[in-house]
Amino acid sequence: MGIVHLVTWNVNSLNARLEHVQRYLKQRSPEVLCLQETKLRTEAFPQEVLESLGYRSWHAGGPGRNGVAVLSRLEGQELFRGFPGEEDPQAAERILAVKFRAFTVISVYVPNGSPVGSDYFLYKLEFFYRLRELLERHFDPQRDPLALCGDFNVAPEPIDVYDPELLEGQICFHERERAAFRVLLEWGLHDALRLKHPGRAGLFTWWDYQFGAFKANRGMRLDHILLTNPLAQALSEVFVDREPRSWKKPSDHAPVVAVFQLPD
DNA sequence: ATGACTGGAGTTTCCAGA
Repeated sequence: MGIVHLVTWNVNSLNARLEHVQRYLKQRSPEVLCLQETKLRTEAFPQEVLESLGYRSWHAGGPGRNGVAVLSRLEGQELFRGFPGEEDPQAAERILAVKFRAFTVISVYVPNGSPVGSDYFLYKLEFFYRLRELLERHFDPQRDPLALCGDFNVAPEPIDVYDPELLEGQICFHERERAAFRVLLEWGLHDALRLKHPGRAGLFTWWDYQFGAFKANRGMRLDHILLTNPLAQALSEVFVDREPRSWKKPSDHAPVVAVFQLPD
């Protein structure tokens, strides 16, 4: 298998960001790119454009403003979308699992949940517990090589936000959200970035469009690549690819990249 | 520079995003 580059990127509309995605695929040629917030209906997904760049694609979209996708140069097949067996149209646009020969990838877009304390906030918290149950039913964290990638809309630790005192209790940095995220990890997932950069502050993946936030690096680490043991063992490098955030008309998120050295 | 968000829906303004 050799070296595999796995990327997750919330593009904030694939329609608005298609040129950026094309540029990214040409420049970086990752083996797998997980996208969130495609904001596209199934029939509007630009499959041919991506194919012309050598990428197969799987997309879970709909009429909503969500939408997740997996693009890959590798052969694969869809395992499931949403929470299997549950009637939840929103989740069906937020979870997509694709199985490749050497590993399985899930692209996930966790609900924002604002405002704090609302029904939507509770739905967000439940989303994490339901994700854990889904993993429990389908995977073994010690044996199955799985990467759960996406926009979790949670900064896990104080070092993951630019001002923890200011942001404490606000959306994406509320203790209940962080606790729900930990419950998910406790099933048996490793936060890839923290495996390689433990304790390092200022590594953000999202910056507000307003207030010159990116320039001042006032951001949050909301996008994560979570790995079961077999993939954690094969991990060689993890970084936030800040360059696309500096392009003209960018997404407000930057890609997160994990590099693996997989046995042949 | 006496200021400064974006995309989508649907219509010229509002909502959600985080």
